[in-house]
This record gives sequence, C-alpha cells and structure tokens, in this order.
Amino acid sequence: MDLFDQIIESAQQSQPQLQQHRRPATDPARLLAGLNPQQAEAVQHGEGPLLILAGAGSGKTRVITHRIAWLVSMRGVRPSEILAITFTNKAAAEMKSRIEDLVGPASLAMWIGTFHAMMLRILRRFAALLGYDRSFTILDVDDQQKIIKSCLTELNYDEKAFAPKVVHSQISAAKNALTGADQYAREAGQDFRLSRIAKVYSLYQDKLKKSNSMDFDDILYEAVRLLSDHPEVLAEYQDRFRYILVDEYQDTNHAQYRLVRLLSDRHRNLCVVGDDDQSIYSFRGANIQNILDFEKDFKGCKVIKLEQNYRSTAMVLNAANAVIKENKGRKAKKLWTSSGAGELITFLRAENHSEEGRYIAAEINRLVTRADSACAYRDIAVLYRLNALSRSLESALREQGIPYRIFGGMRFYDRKEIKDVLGYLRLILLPGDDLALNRIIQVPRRGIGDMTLEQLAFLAAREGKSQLAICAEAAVYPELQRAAARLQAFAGQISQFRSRLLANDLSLAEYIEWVESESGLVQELVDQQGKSRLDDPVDRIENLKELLSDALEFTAGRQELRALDQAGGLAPEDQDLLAEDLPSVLASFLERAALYAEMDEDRENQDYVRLMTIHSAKGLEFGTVFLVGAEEGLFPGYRSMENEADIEEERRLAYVAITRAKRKLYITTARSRLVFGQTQNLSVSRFAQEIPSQCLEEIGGSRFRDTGAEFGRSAQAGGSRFPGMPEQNRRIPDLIRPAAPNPRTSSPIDLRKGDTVRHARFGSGRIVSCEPVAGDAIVIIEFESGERKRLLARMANLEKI
DNA sequence: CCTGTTAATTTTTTT
DNA sequence: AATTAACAGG
Repeated sequence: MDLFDQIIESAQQSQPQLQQHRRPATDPARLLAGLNPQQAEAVQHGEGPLLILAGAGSGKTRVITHRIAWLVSMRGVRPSEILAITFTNKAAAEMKSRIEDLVGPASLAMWIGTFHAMMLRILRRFAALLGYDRSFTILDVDDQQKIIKSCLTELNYDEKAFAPKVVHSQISAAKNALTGADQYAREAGQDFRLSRIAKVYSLYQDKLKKSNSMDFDDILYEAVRLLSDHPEVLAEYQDRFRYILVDEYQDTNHAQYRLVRLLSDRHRNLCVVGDDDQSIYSFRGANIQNILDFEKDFKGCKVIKLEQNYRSTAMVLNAANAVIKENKGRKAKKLWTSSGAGELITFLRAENHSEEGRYIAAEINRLVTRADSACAYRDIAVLYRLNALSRSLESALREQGIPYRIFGGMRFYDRKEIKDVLGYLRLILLPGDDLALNRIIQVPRRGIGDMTLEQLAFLAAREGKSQLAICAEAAVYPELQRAAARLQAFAGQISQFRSRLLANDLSLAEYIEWVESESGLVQELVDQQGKSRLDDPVDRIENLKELLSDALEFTAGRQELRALDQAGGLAPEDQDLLAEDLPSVLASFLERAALYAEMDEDRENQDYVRLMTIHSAKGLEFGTVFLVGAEEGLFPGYRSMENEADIEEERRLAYVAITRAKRKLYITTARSRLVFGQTQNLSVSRFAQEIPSQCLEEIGGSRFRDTGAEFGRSAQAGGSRFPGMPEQNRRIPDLIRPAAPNPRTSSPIDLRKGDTVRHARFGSGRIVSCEPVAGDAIVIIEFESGERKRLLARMANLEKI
C-alpha cells in the first residue's frame, strides 16, 4: 500500500469520529509522559490566555505539539478549530508532522502555517471586499525594489539621497506598524525627508493596487484591514478558531499582534510561546514589547516558565546566562540543567582568519577521528554573524578534506535562472503582469533594448493596456517601428505558450520543462557553458532541472489535499486547491514559490559539517558549535555599536549562538582579518569577555587586554603554533551538493562521443563531445549541414540512430 | 542594441 | 573581496 492510499484510508477511518467530536481519547499518559511539571501544566492548560516563556532548549516544540494533541483528544476540540502559527514554513512543516505523529491525519484539518500563509488564504477568499481581484499576485523583493525605483524617478527624487533600499524599508516598517500611506503623510507633516517618503509610499501603493498585487507587508496590513472593517468576516474566523497558538511570539511585529488580538478576542484561548532573550529580528519589525507586555495586554493570563534545559551542559548554560544577564528589561529567567558540568569552552585568539580557519578544520578532524568519540561531521556546526565569514572557512575545510555544507546565502527561488522561468510562467498565466514581462523580455536577448522598453511602458500607460498587449500590436505605433517585428514575435511566443497552457495536455512539470526549452532559456545556458563565466552554467542548468523535480513534488503534494477533501476536512478557503487543470495548478505553484523560500532541504542524517549564520541556526542544536569571528565590530557589528538597544539585540544573538551547543562550544577570534577588503585589527568581542573565566580555556592569547595585532607575532608560514594541527592538503572533498534525484529523468543518458543522432529541426548529425550534467548531458553535434550545435541532450529530444 | 569596462558599495533574514 | 550599478565604446 502506498502512502497515498494510507492517507485516504486513515482519513476515512477517523472521519466519523471527527464529526461526532468524540475521537476516543489518546491515552493521556502518553501525552504527558516524560514532561516536567511546568511542561505538563502548559499542555493541560484549559481556557484563557497562556504565555509560555520557553528558554532555549526547554522542550518548547514538544509542549506545543503535545498541547494541540491534548486539546483534540482530551478536550474534544475539533482539528479545524485550531490555528497554529509559526515563524517559518519549515517550522510549520515540522510542527505538522509531529502533530500528525500524535493525532494522525486529523492534523491535516488544522490551520498550521505562517502568518503570511494563513492570512493569504483568507485574503484570497475576500479579495473583492478590499478592492483586489482574487488572482492578485505576491511581489518578491526584486519587484518591490523595482517599483520603488520607478516611483523615485517618477517623482524626480534623487536616488542618492533616497536610496531605494532605505525608502523601501521605511515603507515596510510603516506597514508593519499599521501606518497607512495617508496617515504616514499626516504624521510626516512638513518634514522634508518624511514628507517625500510619504509621497513615494502613496505612489507605490497606487502602483501595487493598479497591478493587482501585494507585497509581503500588505498581506498582513490588508488582513488587519479586512478583519477590522468587516465585522462579519471577523466574526466568522473568531468563531472558527477556538484555540490559537503562536510560536516565536517574541518575533512578531505590530500587525501580527493586531491579528492575534482580533482573532482571539472571542474565545480568548490564545497561547503564545516565546523567549524574549531570543528576539533577534527587530531589524525587520519584530517588536520585543509584544512578549514583554503580554500579561498587560491579555488580562488574566497564565504564565508558565520553562527553565529546565535539556540540551546543553552546565558549562554552556553558565556562559549563556552570564552573557544574557547583561541585558536590561527582560523577563527574569534562568536556565538550569540537571546534566553534568561538561567540557570547558575553548576560546581561541588566532593571528588572522586563515589561522582561525585552519585551527577549526584541524579541531574538527581531531574530534571526528578521535578513537573514543561518537562525534561525526553532522554533529558539528560553524556559526558566524555575517555570511561573508563563510569564505575563509570554506578554504580551510576544503584543504583538510572535511565535508561541509553552507546554508543560507542565495535562496533557491531567488536564483536568476529560476526567476526567469518563473517570470515566463507568470506572464503566461497573467498577461497583464508588466513586471514579469520586463524581467524576461531581454532573456534570452532578442534585440529589444532599454529605449524600446521605455517606449513600451509609456505607450502602455497612455493606452491603458498591458505592455504585452502593446507588443502584440507594436506595428500600430510609429514609436516602436524599429523593434516592432521583434516585439510581435515575442508576444506571439507568449501567446503560443499560453495556448499550450490552456490546452491542458501536459503535467505541470512537463509544461515547465517545455517552457524552459522553448523559451530558449536552457539553450542560453548551454551556450554559455565553456565560455568562462562568473556563475557556472552547469549549476544553473541543474537548478532548472531541480525546479522540475520541485514541480513534480508539488503536484504529488496536492493529492494529499484531495484525500483530505474526500474526508471532508478541507476548509472553504482551500477548495480551489483541488482544481486539477493546468492553469490552476500553475497558479498555486507560483504562489508557493513566492511564499516559500526554503527549498534547501537539509536531510539531517547527511554527514557533513553545517556552516550558517546565527540567525539561521535559531531553533537548531548541535553537539559541537564553533562560533567564529567573535570580535568587536564584527560581533557586535560596527553598525549596532551606537545604540544600546541594538547592542542588546546583538547580545541576544550571542545568547542564541551559545545555546545551540549541546556538549562543546568553541569561540574563535582573529587579531587581524579582512573586513570589506581591508585588513583590520579587531579586539575581542565584549560577549566573549562576559563569559566567566572558570568556564573557559584560552588558546593563543587572553580575551582581555589583547586588542589589535601585535607586531612580530604573525604565524610562521606553513606551520602552526598549535599542536596536532596537520599540514595542509589531503584530498579534495566530494561534491557536497547532493544531486537532486529527478524521478522522471533519472534514467541514464545513453549517448556518447561518435554516436549518430537525429534532431527534429536540424536533422541528423554526429556527436563530437558529450559532457554529463544533472542527469542529462551537454552534447556538441556536427550536423550534416556542417553546422555545429551545442545542445542539452534530453531537452533537445535527440533520437539515437 | 549589446557588452565589456570602471566606480561604488557593502548586516543579520523570512515572508 | 566581491558584487553590482552606472558608463562608454563597438
């Protein structure tokens, strides 16, 4: 029996019970087993607001999932009456699967997801009430930036004085604070700068409305507007969500706070979980006051503190407590553990960044190869404040042959080649999407330049039509004379793509593959391969393939929903997820791409060292943690040194970093390091100095009174001051990125040099060279015409003769 | 219209 | 150091 059948069957089994709300109680002992008194109390809490202050490693996720299971099985709460909100999609997926383990497929009827994902469901349903069309699009950061820029030029504001990035973040902050454009203008008054930003804000908002689109902040802003202005809508959701749970409450912004207030106002069964000491997202609107003021805001609330830490040794915890206690204005809280003292924290004062890197690499090798230890690469993480620091580590790890993987940085859907494909798909689906058109009309190059595009935008505005429509009738406009033929060819191509979409004769993955190849996007990358380029075209072709696997997976995922619908558990908001026709499937695929950044699946059992920023390590834990670059100016960063609030946030970041370690923590620094291309001498981070001496062993120098580099102490070339540090170079590590298995195209390519093949357009020819790429191959073929072509074998549909 | 060059600019990150 | 935006020449 495959998974799909299992889901249907178990959903059917549980269905009658669901309807009668008398799902037989899961054994209560099972839900409470192994919980400490505070955890058990939180799980069993009945009605009324509840604040769970959950320190790092205190079993927070366990408490939430068990509480939800408890509500369903012991208190007869229907799964559909539960709304659980997480900070990331990844956390949501994790929560879903853990709840499913406890209560079975009933969990599928719960609303579990991020604020944005949940609100978007509601907004689509009631889009008309807010003056949007149901099909409104979600803009990504790139699009947002572009619109801001066009606003600035339109208003004739100097882009130097008004950096688009800064303006955008001000507008974003305003929206998160629920300050609309009008109110912003009123508050700005005569202030030169603010009044101008207000103008941009208002114009920006007009543009979004005109193009029927929202940015991320609008999703929250408009959701608040919907619920505040439409009591009947609010009442429906207030009724529906009898129990609301919010994870990572310390990272909520004002708009999210409003939403929580509104939705929970009827049943008042709001449970928030968080740790004020782990609030590290204020730079994007998170308001730590939300959690600090919870008791004031939700009168009569119960507060439960989870202070017992199950993750780290006493040594690590002492260090963490010592650092965080320097912060003022936090909830009194002190983590403790019943586990042993553990190993001392190792502090390293290296001469420079390469010595730091070599030390870490050597130490990792020592840990992993040590005879007695069960320490594997997968138990080790290297954390840093800035992504840029990963570079110097990379080379050291590579030299020592240590397998590693860097997380973060470029996200999958943000890659240029992926956004290009998505751009095509967007334009095909919504021919009025001028932003998408502008993104792709020059990819691949088709002889349409900036001047033409400007004309195009102007004409589209004048005629009140979409830019694609103007392209289609380009010959009519004398202004477009020169490029008319090319514009019409482009419009023709898109319309051809659209007919194929509407023909509905392909699966999503097949269709995307068809667009990738017909648009010439693949061919462009194939052509670049070989020419020395900054980005490796082979990687980019792999990414295009990976998008296909993603589409395949997505299509499979919708089957679960259908199973759920058969069980009658699907909310009205999700009914259109059932549509099976290609345009609808594509629409939801694009929506997911806009909302879900993480495609970077980390399979936990993969044996490599993990490198990431402290931010992305939040919520994770590792046996051994290296915290690198612990220097003033880097961590805390020089930009946060001016005001106390920022320093406190950096300190919380340090707290998060330290508490990731289960058994052993290393903190490393360098006396001199390249920062933004300049060698700088930096002193030891204040956070490292706040750790009590009895927790530490120091290598290479003291934490105190060791400010910059000292002359004459630079590390001897090649050698090292540290014992046990092997000389460089062993073997080149295997390719770290696991090749994405593409179930559909995974059969091996059976082509080699010298074979004769037939191509639908170019006729037959002989393969001159063949180079494997991501389950496919780039082949160079000499055709009978004498012409040489470079092609991607599978995409070109070559027939072997 | 395209492409190769110089000049300028640097957090953290998810949605 | 490295990426990206503005710029000039083919």
